[in-house]
Amino acid sequence: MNPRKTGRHLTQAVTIKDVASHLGVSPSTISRALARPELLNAETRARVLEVVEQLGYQPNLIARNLRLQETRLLFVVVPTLSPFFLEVFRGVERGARESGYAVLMGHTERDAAREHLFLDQVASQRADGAILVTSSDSAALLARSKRMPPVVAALEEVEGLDVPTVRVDHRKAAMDATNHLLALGHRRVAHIAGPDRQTIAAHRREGFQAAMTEAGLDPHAYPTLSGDYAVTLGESAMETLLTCNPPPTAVFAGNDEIAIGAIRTMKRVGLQVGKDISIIGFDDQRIASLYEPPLTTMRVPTEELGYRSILLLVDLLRGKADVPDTVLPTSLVIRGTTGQAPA
Amino acid sequence: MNPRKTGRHLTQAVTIKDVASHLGVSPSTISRALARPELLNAETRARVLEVVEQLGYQPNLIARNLRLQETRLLFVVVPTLSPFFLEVFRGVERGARESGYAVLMGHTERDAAREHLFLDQVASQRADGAILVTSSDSAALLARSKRMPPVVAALEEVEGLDVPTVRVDHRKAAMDATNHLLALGHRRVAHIAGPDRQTIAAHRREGFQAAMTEAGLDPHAYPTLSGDYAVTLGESAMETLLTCNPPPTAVFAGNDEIAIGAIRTMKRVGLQVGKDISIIGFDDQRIASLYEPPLTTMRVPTEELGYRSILLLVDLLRGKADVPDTVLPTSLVIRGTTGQAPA
DNA sequence: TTGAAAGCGATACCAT
DNA sequence: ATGGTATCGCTTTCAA
Repeated sequence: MNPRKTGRHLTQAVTIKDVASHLGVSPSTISRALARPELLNAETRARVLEVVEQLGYQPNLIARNLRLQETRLLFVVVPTLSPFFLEVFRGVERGARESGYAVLMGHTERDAAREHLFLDQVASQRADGAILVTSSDSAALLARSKRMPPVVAALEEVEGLDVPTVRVDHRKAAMDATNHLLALGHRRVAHIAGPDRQTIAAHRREGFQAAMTEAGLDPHAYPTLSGDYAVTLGESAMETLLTCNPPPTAVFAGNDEIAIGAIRTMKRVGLQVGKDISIIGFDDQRIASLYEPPLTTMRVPTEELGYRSILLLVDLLRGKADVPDTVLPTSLVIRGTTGQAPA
Repeated sequence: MNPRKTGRHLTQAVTIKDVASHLGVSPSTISRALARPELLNAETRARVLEVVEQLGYQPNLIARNLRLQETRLLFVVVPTLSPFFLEVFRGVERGARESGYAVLMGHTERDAAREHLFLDQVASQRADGAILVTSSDSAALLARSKRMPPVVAALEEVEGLDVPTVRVDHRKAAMDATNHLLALGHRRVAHIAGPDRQTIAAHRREGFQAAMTEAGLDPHAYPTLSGDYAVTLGESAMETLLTCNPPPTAVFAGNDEIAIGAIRTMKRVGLQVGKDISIIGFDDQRIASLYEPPLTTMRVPTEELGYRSILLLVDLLRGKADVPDTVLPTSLVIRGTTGQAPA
């Protein structure tokens, strides 16, 4: 409509004193009318509420927080804004709402400095606690050992950080995924892994290798290519794997994005996915069921992970001293990209 | 490692007084050593810094904020955690960092009450301002006309809210999308729209209708099905459209997710997408280029939208009174799902 | 160059 | 049932 808007908001904020003097009562009365109405004469309270409404008084949270020494605010720190971490965030939010906390999210792009920034905000009492949904190799966090604020790690332990953790067993889940391929008769199995220095990726790789070794196969028969969890990695890694002689009949991808990239390459060279070659992903992201063919994958209970984390964190905030770690189960979701090994 | 962790963090925080008395100086000196070192004797400063380090002192931000009357914190409020809004968030973050602000994200699930909650947090000075990436029909926001905190709307005007806005022209972009179909010779064109009461969806629908009318075609030849921006809507709507006689030869989907749903149905019934039938999406989400066939769509500069919003907001915070609205251009991205109308 | 003290805005204890 | 007042932790003016 009008091309320019003005800074109407810049008017001075109404304080509790303003309301009080307006009514000729003390600030205490205003505070009570809002926080503990039962302590007040019903009529006084009504008058206060009216003036509050009329003046548009909003208590200054900063002042209240300072006085109360709590913010009822929690941070969730995720490494990237990928759908995977957002699922976790959803769970966190649900739990937070149930527990009377508000949640705000920050992301770090796997930058340790930015991670610190958020923790500092908590240490500096801008929030009461934080959930760290990190997947970074945050050995750097070790440094700040003193005055660690209430923190819970979701998804995976944070190396060198001794905090309660809600996670899945990535290693075992990776074994399960690999074993699914093995059970279908595959013997030439390759793995495309996530970032080398990332704990989770490392655990998944270990799981793959353990399952292969247990089955009497060489886990290093094919090179384990690795990189960021991205479609492009899957594409290029698969190209490389197809140049091997003989090429693998099955691939265990470090996550769904990598799997989809690999499938794109498979399709491009005319391979029938699920028949000529099998592939299994990891995480069961939303796209997994939507893709064609729908992706067989290892489901990680992301939302639940977030939910349980926040419950732990709230326990911590309530002063519970001993908070147990939690390990949630993963589950194999068989869809269209895995089938019997070709004869 | 150890199954239980303890609440080590519960130790009392170190305050500026602690540091001061530790050194036998006044709190002012500590404050200055940290904030305005040039005012201090170099040697004193060094001593302070050392003790600060040693005690692990972290200034309490709440107290500082109260004193300074600013938080250097901004909120971004998005309706849902969809990839689309996250792109906007990315841009916001980039701009915020450049301007020396931290950003935290909250989402509302299109719940007006939750939207208010965030704005109240700002009004209550928990943050200095907010970006509203809303797409809801938040007429409800009208109510809180007084004491509106510094807010900028991104993506689309918020109805009834007179704040600076950075947006795209959804109506014109929808016309462009429709015209692309028309230019390919299509005459039987249908539209599958987003949520009925959402401003953006309404504008896109208007654009479609305007383009059709301008070309001398009846925009209501096919029912305009609508619903949440979701794959499932696209699937079911497309099923309905295919029962029409004759069915459309082209479809303009309200966003990429709907388009993908529609394509799934098309494929399922054996239609060659881009040949037998054409479809164009909207937004150019990441999946658009990844899908098969790659989706023709209307690109919305999401990241840029966020970036520009924050710059506006910072202007506002710096007291600039007149802040101009900004309209960013969209662009047609032609990929594989649109082709000549069949003879 | 440093210290003392006021004050940011709310809450809660202690009176009355 | 209500008021007065200390207090939360920090910054900054004013004095020395």
